[in-house]
Amino acid sequence: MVERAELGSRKSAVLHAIVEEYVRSGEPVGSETIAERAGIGVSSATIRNEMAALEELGYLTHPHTSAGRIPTDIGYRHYVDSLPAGGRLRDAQRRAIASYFAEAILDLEEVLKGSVQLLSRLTQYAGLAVPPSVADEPIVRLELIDMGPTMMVLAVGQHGRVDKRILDRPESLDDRALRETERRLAELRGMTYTEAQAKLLKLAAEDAREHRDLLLDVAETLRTAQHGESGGHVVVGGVSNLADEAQAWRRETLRRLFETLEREQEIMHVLQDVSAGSAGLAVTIGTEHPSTGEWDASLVTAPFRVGDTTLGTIGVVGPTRMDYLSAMASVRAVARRLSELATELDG
Amino acid sequence: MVERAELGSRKSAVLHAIVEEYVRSGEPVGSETIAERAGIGVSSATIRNEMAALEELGYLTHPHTSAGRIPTDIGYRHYVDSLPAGGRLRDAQRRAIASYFAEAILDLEEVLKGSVQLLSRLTQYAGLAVPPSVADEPIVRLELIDMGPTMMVLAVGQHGRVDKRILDRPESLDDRALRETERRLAELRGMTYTEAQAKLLKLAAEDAREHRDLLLDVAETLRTAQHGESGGHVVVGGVSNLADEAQAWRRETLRRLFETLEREQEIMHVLQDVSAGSAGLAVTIGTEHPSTGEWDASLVTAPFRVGDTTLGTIGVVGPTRMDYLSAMASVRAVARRLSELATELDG
DNA sequence: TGTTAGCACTCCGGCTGCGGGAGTGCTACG
DNA sequence: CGTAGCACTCCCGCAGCCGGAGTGCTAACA
Repeated sequence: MVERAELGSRKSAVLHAIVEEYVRSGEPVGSETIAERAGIGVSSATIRNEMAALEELGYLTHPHTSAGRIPTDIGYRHYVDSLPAGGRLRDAQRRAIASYFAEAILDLEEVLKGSVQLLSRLTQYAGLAVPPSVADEPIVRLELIDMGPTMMVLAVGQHGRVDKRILDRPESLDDRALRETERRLAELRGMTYTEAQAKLLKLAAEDAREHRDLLLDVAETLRTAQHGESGGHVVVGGVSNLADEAQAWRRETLRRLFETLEREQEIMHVLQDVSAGSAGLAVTIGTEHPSTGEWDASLVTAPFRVGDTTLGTIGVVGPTRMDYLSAMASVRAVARRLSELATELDG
Repeated sequence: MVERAELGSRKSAVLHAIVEEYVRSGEPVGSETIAERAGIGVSSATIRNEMAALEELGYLTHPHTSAGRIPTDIGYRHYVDSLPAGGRLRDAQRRAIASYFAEAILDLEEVLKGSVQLLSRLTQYAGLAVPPSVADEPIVRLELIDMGPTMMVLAVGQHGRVDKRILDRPESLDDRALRETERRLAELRGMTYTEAQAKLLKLAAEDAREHRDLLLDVAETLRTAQHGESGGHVVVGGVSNLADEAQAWRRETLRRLFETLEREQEIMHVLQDVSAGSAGLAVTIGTEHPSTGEWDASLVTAPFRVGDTTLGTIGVVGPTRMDYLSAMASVRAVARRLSELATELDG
């Protein structure tokens, strides 16, 4: 990372004006346009000097000699970093959020699906969310269900998570043994997924009998539940927004983006990656992250939490030429509401 | 629908050749190209006459006077209808299918997800599936789970379907009443979802006590489980294929297509609609269906079944300029394997 | 020293005109 | 009925040209 000196306040103002104008119009912006904007009060010639300097510093580029300027990723970065903390929502947006959270929905998974939809409608980008991990959640039910030739392992978490897995039922496992095993599993209630998994592995190791494999299978069910491998469990919504004509993505780039959005594991890691650094709102712009760089995309994410523990992450993906101000305000507002709701459900 | 006379066998051959060539190249095909193809043995001038006739009959169009011909939806329809029943899979495809179904997966929902992925890889289009309705499936578990201030209704079906719903726990419902209600629910085991739902409504009607709402809520859970409203439950995969550069969709059309693919209810109805008419493989081309017409798309679907009862539908969506032969072969093969697997799991 | 007016210069994008080529439809002939 | 031949149509790519938007530089000014 190159060390960059603080920009003068006029340079900063020019950069802001360019970013905003470019985000609005989608076209390279010229010095004249900026000079005419109220608030800078300086001629286009001066703006041209500033622009040349900003380009020298890496904040702007040209598509060609006689075109206007467009922001680089670094330009967007500076713009975002120097944004006032409290971006404002439009009234309609505020109302949409309020009315969504006014409905009493008790299931956090459902709420997340809805929130992602909501965000995608608010921002016109695609919404994403990583749901809470169940690792530290107490188990309230752990059952083996007889299903004829097969059987189901069913785990229910304190906060409403349900996981299942279907297994072959070994011939050696008669009804008595099934009930016996189920009784042993019932003893694990109240433990967290992690604890229960460890306990099962221990039991299986001690247990030379034939139920060993069964215990291992149950442990495996708990493991995948924690890592979200069974079904991925990243929530994605509003991807059709990304195919909008206004978004100037190349076809191939768009394809790759969709491809990644289908690989839930990957998306999950990206989201965890980008939100790891910061405690609140995190913005990742284009090439700043290897994955998002591949598709010219930016991410705006925020964690939702109960007290000090982070439950998950919610946010949007869009083009680098994104309306960051509005996206940040929307994501922040939704994340806050989610935190409130989660706190309430928890209590 | 205009009544169309049987095409002569040469006209039909010409139409076939044009469809296949156009699907391959994506460009309007000229009389010369067809004449050079082995199998017709007639000069380009003759082909031109045939083409003019086919255009007159509505099977072909021109983009402009001096361009080659492209098939209309009606042209594709005739092509598809006169295709030999057994399209052949390439060896690699056959192997991919075999190896997928060789893995022992016991959960039909998981299998469907995988099958849809498989189909999308085989065909390079997007895969779709409607899972079995749970309406006539016996319930093996129906539980109320205490979750502190809330509680969960949990229903498990004979074939592995799990549904849940989280409810507010009324203050009036103490632990004793909860267990009492749970005992009553346990009596519904063995009934199908439909039966259990009806029974619950009846119980609620007779029951003047305060648990009435609770019973209604449980009934509602069973209802949405049947109609797939909770989560939609259409399985979609490989949508990134649709954004491939080779597919000549306009941006706006693509957007609408993605939009529909996100509305699971709608997709489900479309699929049920198109597969309703036929007992086996069904092909819907472009404007033949109001929905698919909106996005220039074609659907190839097939039911999977156990014995005589249809469980669900699986298929692909792609552009009208689709490789129908290969898509049909893939869908047919996967549907057959699914039926076999379902029969096995059932037995 | 910073700002500004002026100006030459660059380069894109749209318009025009011009073949070349692909493909058609028609006609006349075997 | 099929085919060879041919005139005709229309797209598409290319070259050249112009107008305009926007730049960078210079010189003058506060």
